[in-house]
Amino acid sequence: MSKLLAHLNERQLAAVTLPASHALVLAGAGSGKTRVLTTRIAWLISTGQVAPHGVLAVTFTNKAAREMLARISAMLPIDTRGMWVGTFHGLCNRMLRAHHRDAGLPQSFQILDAQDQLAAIKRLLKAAGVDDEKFPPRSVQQFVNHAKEQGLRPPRVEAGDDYSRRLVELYAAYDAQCQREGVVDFAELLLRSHELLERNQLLREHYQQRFRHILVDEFQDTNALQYRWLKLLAGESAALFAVGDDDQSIYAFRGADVANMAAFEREFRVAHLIKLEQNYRSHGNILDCANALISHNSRRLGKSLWTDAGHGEPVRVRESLTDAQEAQWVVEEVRALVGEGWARSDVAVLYRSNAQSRVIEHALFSAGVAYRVYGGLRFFERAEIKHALAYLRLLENPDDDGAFLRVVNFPARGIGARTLEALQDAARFAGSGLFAAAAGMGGTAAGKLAGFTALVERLRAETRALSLPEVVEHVIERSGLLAHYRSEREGQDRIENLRELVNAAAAFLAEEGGASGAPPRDAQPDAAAPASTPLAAFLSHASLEAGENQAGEGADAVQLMTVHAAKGLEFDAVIVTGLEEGLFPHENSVAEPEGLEEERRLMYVAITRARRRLYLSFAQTRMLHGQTRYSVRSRFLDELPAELLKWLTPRAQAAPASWREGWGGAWEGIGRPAGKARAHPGGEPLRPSAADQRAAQRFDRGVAFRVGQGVVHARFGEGVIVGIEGSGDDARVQVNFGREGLKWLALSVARLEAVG
DNA sequence: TCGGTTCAGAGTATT
DNA sequence: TCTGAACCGA
Repeated sequence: MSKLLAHLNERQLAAVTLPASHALVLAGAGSGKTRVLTTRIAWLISTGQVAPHGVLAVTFTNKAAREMLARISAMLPIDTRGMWVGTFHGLCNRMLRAHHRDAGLPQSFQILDAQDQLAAIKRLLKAAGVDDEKFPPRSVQQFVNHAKEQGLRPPRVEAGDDYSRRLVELYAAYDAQCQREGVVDFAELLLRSHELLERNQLLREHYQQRFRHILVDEFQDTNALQYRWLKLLAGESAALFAVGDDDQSIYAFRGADVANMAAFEREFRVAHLIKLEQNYRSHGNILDCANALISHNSRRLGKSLWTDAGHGEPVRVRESLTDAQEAQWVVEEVRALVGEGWARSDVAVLYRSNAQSRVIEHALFSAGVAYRVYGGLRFFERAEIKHALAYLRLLENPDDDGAFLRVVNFPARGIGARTLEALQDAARFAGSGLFAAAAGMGGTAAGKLAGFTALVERLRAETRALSLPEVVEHVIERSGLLAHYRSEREGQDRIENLRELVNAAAAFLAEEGGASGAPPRDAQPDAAAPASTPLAAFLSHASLEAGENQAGEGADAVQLMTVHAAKGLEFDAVIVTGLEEGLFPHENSVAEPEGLEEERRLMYVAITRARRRLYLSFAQTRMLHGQTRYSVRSRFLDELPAELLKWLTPRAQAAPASWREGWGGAWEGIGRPAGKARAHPGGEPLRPSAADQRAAQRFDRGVAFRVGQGVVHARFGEGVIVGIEGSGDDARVQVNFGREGLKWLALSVARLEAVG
């Protein structure tokens, strides 16, 4: 036991060994958060304060859940199976499987991923004859998910106008459709589980008494419903141990509410607020930068990172003329690092938005530097995998219309849109699913439909006695999928993936019972539920864990990812690119203070990824959406202490604040309507100081006029260039003449003189 | 039913 | 600029 607690610092030790009461641990980046969480669980169990059975630990990602379980297992020689460790969705799924009847779900309910959900909504809108111009499926999807994340069923959603009322109707119709088909979406897992506990006193009390200790990771990322779920599960007697970092809250856009931290402290009368501020990851200068930056945010719980690892190197800052040159510099720097003996895989290139990866990839590719991009299509999201899963889902649940429609004519069986429309009408009339309705169809297409349903029935019968991987293999072959891809010229990869699906099923079967996603195996009342089939469990697994994207994980390659994707990771060297106003902070966020603060937290996350070396980079111009965008360097750079920075290019004066307020990075270019460029709200001409102008021209290469340049026009008087488009004879500039307003002037025509 | 063309839109993302 | 979805002709 002393071994368990060795190597913990004083604060960590205090957190790990807290008495059984509610606690909030404010865990800074790199402060040993996961260690505290897992050691606490090991401590509680090994001291006999709680049985594994009485522990519930919840995370947001499968990766985090796996890591947590692995670390607990490494610390404890016991069977961790009785513990509930998993994602919110995984745990809710587990609960709903065990109590599907009480939850009003069929035993073999299927889980819709975001893609499936969108398809279901499109189908609904079409069937209801809704104008999808007025109600774009994506908006409806967002509306539904948002409502569910707030814990609101249709009757409780506030709708003040006709449009909202219609959305609420669609929400209700969507829920009805899901219920009819025996499917649930991600948010529904949470909501259904919450309602189950809320309505069923016996069940609620059972779980409340069972879970003596509930531990939550990344608490700042919880949404309203997740918080309520935790509250309900904790009841009066459990100890809720929440770990989080308000400064790393970067998911407000998907419903996360940092306010849950303060609410938790208040509502649970948290007596123990422990701050973990000692950082074991980064050198001092990096942390000082992070601290300085985040201090610009208001409404913080308050925390300051420190290290005893020494100051380390200064933070390097680099200005480039264009995004392409920035990318080229990244390549050179990576090469230099590798030359000095750094591993490529310990270098990360971060960016604010995915679109930025293109230039960097291009440069790395051309230079022959191995790289790996995070994100993209994941294994279980691939079309061929989705097709195979659709067949498997139909075996489990013939009411799954989404699955039916996905494969009824794939591979092609001559069942076209007309047939399906007739079938959907028949199903609606009969109040049944498509599969059931297919049996009663007449007409010429009836034979083809019957052929399909017979195929599914046959597959079901043939696979009854097979093991899970055999079922998958059988279905892939006999459904015609394999033959279809064999006849396709470029089907080889898809066939490989389908074979990989068989392997995934085998691996799942082998691991089942250990990690998350497994069906419940506990004592009452969970065990009272009939064990679901391995296939049903595998299908849940496939929905809840989309799997890896892209191979090459082990390779020694430079890591490219968004800042969001980098959260939770760390690298020896980090290069943050695109630090420009409008991009980072993103222009869609700067309007509201909340948005800007979240961007700043995002920057804080980016900075704190670096262990030893940090580069911050920006470019004067960037090609985005096919246009050249002229930008001003990010305000975040100017919020860092100058003495910690080492400029690799001459440091120019910061742009005046008014530049950002006005247009936050000018967007100009060919085809962009002039009206899109926003003028400074005051309408006054913007006059950069002489120093600013010198700075602005420092990297000038042949562009006579540039954004920020003061000019004089014979008729309009003095103004400032706010946008440039085209080149040569076609070049035009947009000038803010203050009282005269914004004008587009062709340089070949207008006589403009530079001033200042 | 497929393949080519046209058009809009382009932030971040886990389950 | 680039992508994905929608649309049209064979």
